[in-house]
Amino acid sequence: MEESLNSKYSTDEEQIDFGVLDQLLGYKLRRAQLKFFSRFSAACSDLGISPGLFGVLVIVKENPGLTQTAVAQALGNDRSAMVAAVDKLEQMSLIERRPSKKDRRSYALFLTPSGETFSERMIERVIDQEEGQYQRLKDGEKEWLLDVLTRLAN
Amino acid sequence: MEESLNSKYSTDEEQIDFGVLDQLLGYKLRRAQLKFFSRFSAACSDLGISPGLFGVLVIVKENPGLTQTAVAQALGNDRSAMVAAVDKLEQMSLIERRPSKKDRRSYALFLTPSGETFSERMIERVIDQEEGQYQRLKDGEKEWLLDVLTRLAN
DNA sequence: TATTGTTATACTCTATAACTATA
DNA sequence: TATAGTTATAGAGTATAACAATA
Repeated sequence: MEESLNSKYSTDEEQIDFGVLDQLLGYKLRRAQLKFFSRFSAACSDLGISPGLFGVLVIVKENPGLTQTAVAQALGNDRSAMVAAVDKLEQMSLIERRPSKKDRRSYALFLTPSGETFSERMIERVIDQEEGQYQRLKDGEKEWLLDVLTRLAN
Repeated sequence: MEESLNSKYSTDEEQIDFGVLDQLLGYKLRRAQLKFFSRFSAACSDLGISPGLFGVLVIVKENPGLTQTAVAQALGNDRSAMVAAVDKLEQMSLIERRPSKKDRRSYALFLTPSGETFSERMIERVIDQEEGQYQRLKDGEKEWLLDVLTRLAN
């Protein structure tokens, strides 16, 4: 660690004028999302699961038998990115590639038994972590937010 | 282009169960933010300005004379990332590094005259692009969203 | 001809550590 | 001792293009 953790110098950060950035949803979305990702990492990095891998785990858990390409499309990624993700989850013995009976080009993805218990535990942890942030929200704002964000993403 | 743009095969995407992902602010924030970034790029990539460079431009415009480190802290980045960003904006003749009179280790950052007019034009474009998305929102939701996202990011 | 999984590749973003010159 | 700018570097994340096997 090169940097000092308790600097004696003022950063002047509290006096900075953010101009139009304070009125832009794109900027505010980015800042909020970065906070959520770093909180996710703090809560889950010891398990070796990134937010992206967590998404794959949940989609396969809820939709057993999906192909890699279908999972990629559900998450909005390119199928080439799925190879390393499934490789890693398979090395962790959480997921299994079974040859598809209908189409010999593709695999059907399933959680292993330990993948099932692992993902249950992870989901609990992620929900706990999110609930810790709900104190920043008023009654009903979480549901409202989920609805608005879904509309903005479509 | 290897891929066909009008596939005849169903993706089954509309039938996928997203499970807990549909209830997680972190996931929804990421999806919404990715949409905003791709819309930003579609609207502004011809000008050679990414969302990150736009942030630097706005902070320097509103706070002339700041050091690179102060800008980095305002935007939540590491100061090492600021070098390439300021280099690029300087090559585009939008920003200027002036030696600080108080501290010979640091530079004071300013917009050039063309940087001023350029950033005005960019800000208009970014606002126009955002306003195109407000049709997805109901009355008052934008202001409420800015407030909630600010609370979540702190 | 088109699609699946794969590989190679590249580009961006981000963060860390170490260096120099200054403070 | 600490800080500002810099460099080198490395790790994610993401995307494109091409290939073999299969449809």
